[in-house]
Amino acid sequence: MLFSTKAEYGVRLMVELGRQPGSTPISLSTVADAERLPLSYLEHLVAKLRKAGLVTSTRGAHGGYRLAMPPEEITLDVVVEALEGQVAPMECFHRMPDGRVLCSHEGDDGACATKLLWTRVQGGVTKALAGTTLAELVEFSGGGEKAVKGGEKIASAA
Amino acid sequence: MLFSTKAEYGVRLMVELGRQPGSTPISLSTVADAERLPLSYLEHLVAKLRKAGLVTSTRGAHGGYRLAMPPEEITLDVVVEALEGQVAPMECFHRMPDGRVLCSHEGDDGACATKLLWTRVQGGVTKALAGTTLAELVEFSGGGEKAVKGGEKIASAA
DNA sequence: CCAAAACCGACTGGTTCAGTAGGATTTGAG
DNA sequence: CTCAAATCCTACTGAACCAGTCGGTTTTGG
Repeated sequence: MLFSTKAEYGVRLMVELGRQPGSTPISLSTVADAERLPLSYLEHLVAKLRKAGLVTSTRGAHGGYRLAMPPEEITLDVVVEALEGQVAPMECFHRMPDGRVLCSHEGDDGACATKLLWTRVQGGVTKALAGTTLAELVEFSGGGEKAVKGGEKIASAA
Repeated sequence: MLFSTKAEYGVRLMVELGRQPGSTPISLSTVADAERLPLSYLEHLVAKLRKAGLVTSTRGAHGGYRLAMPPEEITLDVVVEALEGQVAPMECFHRMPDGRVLCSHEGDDGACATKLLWTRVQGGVTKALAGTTLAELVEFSGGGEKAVKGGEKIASAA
């Protein structure tokens, strides 16, 4: 498995926040209820997102979380990296601040045999993640409103 | 980290086998020595490769392993899958026998919010892996010969 | 004041990782 | 025939990570 449920739950959380149009914050328990995810686990995940500057929080009664930016400006590579840590195909692979890729065990002779492969893999993953915006996911999963099939609907913010 | 050292070591092992042109089998201890990897761990990995039909073995004295096919015909998706198990971005993602992708928790309403994302990621990874042959890695890592440890350059890589 | 909410850290059972250990079996060579 | 080299097989282990749970503190609106 490439990613753990941290990425899965965290992205679902972000999508849920991205649905809400206004600036009213949404409580975690609302999200947990809507997505059927454990609240106390979501707390850990949203903390990572907040530290990464992707969501903002307001404390106290009627508090909650909002996206820190419009969903069109949020690409999923940033989200996943915030949740899972730096995404690299292999332990020996590190992205330098200037963007270059380093393999820790390429010695005096040119290249280790696997570098070409992992470079391609990382390129594929990065392209897929960075080429997807949160707005796309919101759109894909049913637009601005939660699905209303079956008569059940979320309590409208009033 | 997307993959563990099983993929790393296993691919290095395959490349080492791919270097040898003839049909003489190479012992695991030779590979372990050349790549500086623990022999007893390599035994586990090569067992997976053998069960996947990627290498053949001959037992007894002067035995060892050979590639089951010419390296041009071996794509890395098969190798990595043999080592790591089915490569999917997420637990809920399963590739059906007919090639379709299923997300286990898409319920009555259309799609779960993350499916679009993971589909793209899996596409990127699969494309990178399936688009790379073992022959390419052998070529990239210094052709048929082992690297000369004297500051020699890999000028012939194309 | 009170309840709702964000925040924080500690803890836990389960699984995987990265090997190690100890053997059993097969085979070529002397 | 015997020995050494090799594949093959099962079991075990310490460490790390996963997926939560729990209890408690702080902030805030009504």
